[in-house]
Amino acid sequence: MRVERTFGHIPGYPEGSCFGTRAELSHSGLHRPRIAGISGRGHCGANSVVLAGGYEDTEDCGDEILYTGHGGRDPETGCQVAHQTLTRGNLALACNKRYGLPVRVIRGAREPSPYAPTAGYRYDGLYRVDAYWREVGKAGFFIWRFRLCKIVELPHQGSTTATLSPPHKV
DNA sequence: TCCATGCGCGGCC
DNA sequence: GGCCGCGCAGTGG
Repeated sequence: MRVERTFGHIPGYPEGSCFGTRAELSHSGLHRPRIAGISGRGHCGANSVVLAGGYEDTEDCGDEILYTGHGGRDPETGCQVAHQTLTRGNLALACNKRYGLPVRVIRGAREPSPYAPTAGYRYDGLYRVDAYWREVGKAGFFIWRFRLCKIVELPHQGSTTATLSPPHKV
């Protein structure tokens, strides 16, 4: 299947759109992977990410998110048992920063955050990867951390200072 | 090929 | 009835 690298909003699914399960979320096109939290591959950039409480080091401050990269977890316990590497989805997010690509953010009810929905999953708009770095996580292993900042889109107050260009087709 | 931030069912409180 | 924990399925990057 030919997969277009669609960054930015998905027509028909505005910010605030809610979904019951990952399958529905996948069908919408907002976030195709049915399990993985990062949608994207290495050098192509990441289309979207999901916050669902999977990684303890993630911090959600609403318009700013410290998102944890994937990898290094024990598949059974979900605990960090190894260092994360800058590959796969982590590398994709790094490319978002490098090329200024927006990433869709979806919050799930499992995320321990006041900004998380009470049930299911909710599309919370576009963020940009402001920075990323490696640090030691709570479990004592290196993790990759990405600072996501919400892209504020002015409704239609003329073409005033839109600090971040709304992502059209790339 | 391998990896990934689910989901449902059953048991216990 | 609701919460929690275990076990398994299965698609896309």
